Amino acid sequence: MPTPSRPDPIRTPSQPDPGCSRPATPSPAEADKSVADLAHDLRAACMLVTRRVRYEADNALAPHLVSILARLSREPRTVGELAAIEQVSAPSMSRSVAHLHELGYVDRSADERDGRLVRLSLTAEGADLIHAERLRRDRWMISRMEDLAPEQRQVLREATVLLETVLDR
Amino acid sequence: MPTPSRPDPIRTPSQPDPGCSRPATPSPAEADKSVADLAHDLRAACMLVTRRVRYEADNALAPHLVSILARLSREPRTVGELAAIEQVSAPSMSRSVAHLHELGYVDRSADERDGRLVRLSLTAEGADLIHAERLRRDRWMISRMEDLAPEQRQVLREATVLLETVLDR
DNA sequence: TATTGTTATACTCTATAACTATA
DNA sequence: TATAGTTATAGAGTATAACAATA
Repeated sequence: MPTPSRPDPIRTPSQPDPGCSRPATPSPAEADKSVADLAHDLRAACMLVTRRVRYEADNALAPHLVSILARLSREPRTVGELAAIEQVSAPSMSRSVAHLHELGYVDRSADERDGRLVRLSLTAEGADLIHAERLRRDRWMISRMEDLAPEQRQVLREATVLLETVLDR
Repeated sequence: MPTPSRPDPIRTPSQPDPGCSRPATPSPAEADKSVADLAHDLRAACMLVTRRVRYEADNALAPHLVSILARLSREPRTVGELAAIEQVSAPSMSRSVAHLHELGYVDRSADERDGRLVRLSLTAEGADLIHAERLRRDRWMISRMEDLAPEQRQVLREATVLLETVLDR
């Protein structure tokens, strides 16, 4: 896979829309004023975290291929299952999986009961790659968390639990 | 632009890796135990928020085109500036911008001083589209925030401020 | 006959290289 | 001669349609 050389990104100093910035410590009176503002700011912050983490990418493997390996690291799947989960067509997933198999990251085996199904799982190399990828993604965030005071980290810990709860709905 | 019909996504019930789930209210003693765990969980939660928001997409316009319009809504730009910001090549950006111009979302005008530069800005239609897109993205998050108690929203408010601070570094 | 997966073909987005216009 | 942008061409990923193998 030829690694595309891209121009240096311009890190524009995230400019919040006028009227979107919140005071650091809102008074109790206005605390519940606008759920919409909270939703907007939190969503924007989360999407920015995602973008920043992706900026740090090595691009050793294309994002959609990494996503497939990450999925298989949780549980072996069939081609059709992966296609539905990753929201691509079966032919596309078939191609991607064939590529990952050629690269030695994915094992293929026929289902014992239903010969049409192709059971997919990670090879040791595939598992190693995903492990390294997770460490890399975490590294950026860890350095940011280390900049904060313990009390601030505690706030983020509680917020993370809340987010996970809300996302599990 | 032919809207691709995709298979229904399988909403896998987000399975955190073993050993990655945190108690809802960690004791003060273990609160600062592992910055790495916090970093991992918070990053994962943010990326999941991003993915869920994108799931809700209408896909009226491709993501990279929406991104360009969003950028122009903050400030008019040249083709070269947009290419650097969005991390694509100049030819790619040239094509995308030409497409947005044909669709009536972007105005083109030559720079008065330097005839090589093409000044790009949103048309009224482009501004409307971006405004609607922001509302759509927020809608999902707003409904999630409404599920929470006021105190929980306050935690997320403080967390958002912390995230914004950390991201501005 | 229905379902799983692959192959055939076309379209989109991206890239690098070559070109035009302006400085 | 250098820079901003466009056009030419090719590669990668995705889609739908047609096909093969299995149930």
